Formats: sequence, C-alpha cells, structure tokens
Amino acid sequence: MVKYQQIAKIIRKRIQEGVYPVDSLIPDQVTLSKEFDVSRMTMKKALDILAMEGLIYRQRGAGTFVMKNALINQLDTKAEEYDGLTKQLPDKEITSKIIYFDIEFPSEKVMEQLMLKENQPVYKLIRLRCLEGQPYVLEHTYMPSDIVTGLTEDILLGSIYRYLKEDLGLVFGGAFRKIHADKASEYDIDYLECAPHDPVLEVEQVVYLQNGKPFEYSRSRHRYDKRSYTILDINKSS
Amino acid sequence: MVKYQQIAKIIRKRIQEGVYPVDSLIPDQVTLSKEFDVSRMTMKKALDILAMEGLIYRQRGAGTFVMKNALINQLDTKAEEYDGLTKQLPDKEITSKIIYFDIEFPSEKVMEQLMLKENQPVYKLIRLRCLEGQPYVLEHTYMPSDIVTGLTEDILLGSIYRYLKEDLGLVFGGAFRKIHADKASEYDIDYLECAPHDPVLEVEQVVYLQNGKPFEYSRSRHRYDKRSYTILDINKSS
DNA sequence: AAGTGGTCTAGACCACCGC
DNA sequence: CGGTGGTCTAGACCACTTG
Repeated sequence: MVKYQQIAKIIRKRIQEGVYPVDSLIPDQVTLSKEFDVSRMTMKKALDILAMEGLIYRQRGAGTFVMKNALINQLDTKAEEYDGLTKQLPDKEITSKIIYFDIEFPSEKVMEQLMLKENQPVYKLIRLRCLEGQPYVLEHTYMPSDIVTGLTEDILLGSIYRYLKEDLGLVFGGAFRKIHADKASEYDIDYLECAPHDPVLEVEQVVYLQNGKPFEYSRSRHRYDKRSYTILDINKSS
Repeated sequence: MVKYQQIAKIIRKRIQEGVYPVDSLIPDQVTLSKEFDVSRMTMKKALDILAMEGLIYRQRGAGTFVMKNALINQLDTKAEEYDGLTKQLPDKEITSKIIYFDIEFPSEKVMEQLMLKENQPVYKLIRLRCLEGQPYVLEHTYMPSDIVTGLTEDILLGSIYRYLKEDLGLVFGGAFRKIHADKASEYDIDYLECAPHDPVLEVEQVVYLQNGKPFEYSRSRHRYDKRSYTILDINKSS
C-alpha cells in the first residue's frame, strides 16, 4: 500500500474513533503533511480519498471539516456489487439451485447487450439463490463462451465470480445497471415462492471487463420483501 | 476552468469523434504532456477524469486504452440525481399538483433520518408530478423548517431544487438512496392511476448539504411501467 | 532493456475566507 | 492581510509489461 492510502487509513480511523469529532475542523494540510512527513500534494491525495468516501469536505480559505453524517456512512460495507452474492453476504449461508444450464446462439437482445455476432455462442443459465434456505433471487444470466470458458455445473453451484476472477484471471471494470419493479411471472411464483400479485424487484445488468468488453448480461429478480438496493452518491462537482 | 479539465474535455471529444478509436492505444502521457505543454502530473490528472467516467483504462507498463464501451456510456446524460426532475428532463413538460402541504413536528422515523429533535418542525408535503400530463411519480417529502425556509405553494408548483440552490444558496453534498419494489397503496392507485395489483418502484432518499446536514427525506413512488433507475459503476480498485 | 503508468517531492502561484 | 485549500511544475524513482 502506498503512502497516501496509509495516511488516509489513519485519518479515517481518527474520524471513526472521534479524535477528529463530527462537524469539527481538522488540522490544515501543511500541519498534517509535517506530521506524516510527506509533501503537501501527497497529503492532499490522502484527503481526496476521504472526501470521495463522504467523510470530510473542504472549503477553500476555510479548512477541512468532518462531515455531520460521517459515522452513518460507515455502516454501509463498501462491497463492490459485482463481487457477487457470495462475497456480499459472507456470513450467510448461500445455496444455489441450477434450473437451466445450456449453451446456445444469442438472441437479438443478448447479442446487442454483449456486443456479439450471431455465430458466437453464449452460456444461458438460470439459478435460484437461497439465503439460509429461503428463496432470495432468481438469476437469468448470459455469458459469452469465448470469454467465460469451461463453465461446469460444479462452478454454478458455488460462486461464478470467484471462478472468473481467481481461475480465469479476469479483471472487472464496472457495470451498468437498470433497476425496475415488475409483476411476478409464473416463473417467479414457482421458484421465489411469492404470491401471484406480489411485485418483484429486477436488477438488469451488463458487467464489463477492464477493457470494456461485456462478459455478463443478467436479470436478477428479487422478492420485494427480501431485498432493497442502496446507493451512496457524493457530489464531486463542488 | 482549470488546465486538467480543459485537456480532459479535448481528449473526451477526440474519443467521441473517433480520433482515438474504440479499443485503441492513445498516445502516452509524456507525448501528450508535450502536446498540451503541461507537466506529466497535470496530464495524468486529466486522464484520471476520463478513467472515472469509464472512457479509458490504463495498464501500468502497457499504456492507455479507449474502452470498448466508451461510446455507449455517452448516451447516459450525467444528470446528478439530486438536481430534481425539472433538470433531469428539461425537454419534457412537467407539472406538479400539491396534494398536501403543512408544517408539523417530526415523527420518530423523520427525526432519525433528518437528525432532528422532536421540537424542530418540518415541512411535510405530498406532490404528484406529471410528465406530459400523465401521472409519473408521487413524492412524499419532509424538510426541516430551519434549513429550508420560506417554502410556499408557488415554489412547490415549480422546482423546489431550483429554489434551494439559487434562492437559498444551499450547496448539495450527496444523497443516500434505497430502492425497492412495493405493492400499490390506495394512495398510489388514486393518484398514479395504476391498477390495484400493479407494483410500484419506490426510491427512498436522504439528501445532504455539503457539511453533511440532511435537508430532505423523501419517498418517491413511481409507476412500474414508467420509470427505471439506472446506475453506472466504475471499478476504482484496480 | 526500453517504455509505460503510478507515486512522490519541494516549491510556487492562485482563489477564497475570515479577521 | 494571513491562512486555507486547489493547481501546476520539473524532475525523480518505482512497478510493471512487452519485445
């Protein structure tokens, strides 16, 4: 870990422990850079991290302050969402049931989302993920077979993302998501065990590699009473 | 606008216009810093912006590349969500109907979300926003009366956010959102004109000032067929 | 080994706030 | 006016990829 990350870690701890109380002024950049024996640019870079996390804010001419809601935001674990369920809920028992698993040529929609030609086959899979034995989410997933190679039922029963990262060495770049509400389909009623008129929360996403190539298109349908989606936005423009 | 922002703007344009084609290597930092006659640090800062936007990615030792999906992401206007509906959909006709408007003492839930004491009154308002005359979203909003002062029905009929920013001079810091699906309530059926068993997409949010003080707690209920919520995630850790 | 991006420095100037 | 944070420089070293 480089200097500015180490320093950010120390300051973050001071905020969490109340050494720098909520809503207070913290020492200026010159003082801090002397304390940590670094240049002011490096010191600023450390503070930039904390500003991105929403822990501090700065006013030219005035100083650097601890955010009023600094402690609240701590509660949200910074799980990158494309780490997959297994990593997002590490303390829970997650099981998977394979409902469909095959390789086929892509539909129009899938071709477009995954930037494929019609002759490039994709894995199509449907999994029911259960949390502590209870139905949690029904995933409809498409992955191009030239990027995601060697998929087996064994892998599907565990964490696909662990396989992609550790065994295939893929580097994730980001994801584009669309969230909407929908009526429960016959499929949802069957597998999620929800009532006929229950709403469903659907997360439709395309996940990309670092070079921007899409490797997953999926629609995850959640029971409306089991899951909500949280987002923390920080205003960078000011 | 400072140097690194100007340079970022130029490079962004080159990517959009295909001067730097998708998936290609762009000139290295030393070459670019000579072209723009700036130091390498400044050049890197310009590229940092484009990396945050998901237009480029960099590999130590290899070079800087244009993302495969660079052009796709351009389609999403970078509307900060707390700019309000009026600014998000500037080309559409948006009208508001005031269903409820009063000032009262906060409930337990509102006190907690807005960090208030029980003796600090809040504005409570319910607005139906219509898009091109059609019901679009039903907003239940609470705002502390000591921050958001001088609210009138006239303001509610237009853009509250414009009033807060321009007239009160408030500086927004960010927002915390929770998105879930729900069953339509009697209220939703009445005002959104949806069917009894239609699902509803609810966005529950707390919006903060720059100093971390919350100034809005709201629940916005959308017709499931009219609105979805989109998110672009960029992986910063790599 | 050469070339790339990432970090770090010491110092400078500027814009802004509050006294 | 002094002190704050934001920007920018010219140069250095390092980590990494590629030929």
